[in-house]
Amino acid sequence: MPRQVRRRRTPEAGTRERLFAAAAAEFAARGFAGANVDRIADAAGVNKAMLYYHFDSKASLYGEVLRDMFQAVADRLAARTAPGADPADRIRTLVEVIAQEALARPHFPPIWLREIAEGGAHVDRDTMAVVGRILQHVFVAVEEGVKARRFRPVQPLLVQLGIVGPLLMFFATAPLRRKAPPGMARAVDLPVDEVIAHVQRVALLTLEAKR
Amino acid sequence: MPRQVRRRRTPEAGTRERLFAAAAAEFAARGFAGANVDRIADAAGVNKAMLYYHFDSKASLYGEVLRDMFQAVADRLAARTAPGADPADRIRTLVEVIAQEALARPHFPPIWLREIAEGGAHVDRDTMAVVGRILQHVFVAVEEGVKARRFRPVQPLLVQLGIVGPLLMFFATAPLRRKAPPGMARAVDLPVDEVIAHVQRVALLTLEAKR
DNA sequence: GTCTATAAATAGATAGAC
DNA sequence: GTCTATCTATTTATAGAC
Repeated sequence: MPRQVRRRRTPEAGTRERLFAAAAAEFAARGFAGANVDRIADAAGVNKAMLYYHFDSKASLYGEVLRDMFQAVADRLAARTAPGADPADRIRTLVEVIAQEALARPHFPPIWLREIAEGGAHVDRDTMAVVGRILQHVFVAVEEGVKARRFRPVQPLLVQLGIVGPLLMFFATAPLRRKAPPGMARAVDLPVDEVIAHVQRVALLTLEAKR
Repeated sequence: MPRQVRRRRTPEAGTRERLFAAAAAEFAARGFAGANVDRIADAAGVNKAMLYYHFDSKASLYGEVLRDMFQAVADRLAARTAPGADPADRIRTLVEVIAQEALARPHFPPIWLREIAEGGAHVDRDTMAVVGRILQHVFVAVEEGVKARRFRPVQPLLVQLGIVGPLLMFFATAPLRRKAPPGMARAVDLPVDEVIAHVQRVALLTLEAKR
């Protein structure tokens, strides 16, 4: 008789949680439009009808994945930032937290990139507010650093782009880089810690440079 | 009687060209899976059957848009780079060319971001070779700069990420930034020239910094 | 909570007339 | 070159049994 094709359920995680995880992976790999609810249910080891038992629709499921993602970053950022924190530490923390979340949730970078490309079409008010809080983190850090004469007056958006851009690209290109030809393989495979340290160094170099 | 809904054709551009342009915009806004051939045809002012007269399929049309995009960058890069070019100039040129192409083809940044998120699922061998040539540009610049003791030995991939990441993010977030709340509007609206200059400065600062 | 069966809509692709 | 009409497959979503 044929071998079991459908993925084995892990009894530890409830059905809802398994559906959520499977959905995050599917949305990351194929985007909202390309995602398929049958495939999500199958990956979670249940029937498609179960997806509609636990969630209202494909769209609301996607919305939950999206909010959870940004909420996790905002929460961790809030937990690791004291009110009077050192501006340079604030910058370092942002880099570290985004990297940690990207490692903890591999679906995070691709989904974020896709959402940017789509002009935030699926971002509801709640989620947008959470994103705003993350942006606020950089803006405050730059502003306070400038006030304390520790930073040059660089446009905060440029600092944000210089941090989030390289990080998202690094994590999201991981599958692509694994497919690099042998000649490029070495040049394209960097340890995460080195990338984190580099992005931190560059951000602070930009803010603290004399010229 | 109702006003003409279907977009007026511009007689200057041939049907094939109008379809191509409409497709690029549709793919940028909705991705490959989310794109709709009826909508593409309608935006081009023709019937869907015309799309299949001029192109084999939705997939091959997307493939052409993708290749054209990277080919344009590679061509312009080749045209503007002399064999023994100054390493710092090579870096500046890369930044400038990507920015120019992003302005000339607004569909370029979102499609590139989406393709990264998708792990290059739609990138064929030809297109991949063109992308390789673009990457090669940075790698050569860094290598020669280091050899001439003008640059520190920074990982070329990190330089690439530091250039392309912020640029793509800046251009692709344009629609998102236009939707920013009034309080953030000023902070989030930067002139392109300032962004280009900043990315160039940061890249060279990273490569030339003493520490 | 979980499944089978199916409704209903969407969308890629083509045949054939003009 | 261009259009109308249509075929066909896919896919979101639900009704109803267990």
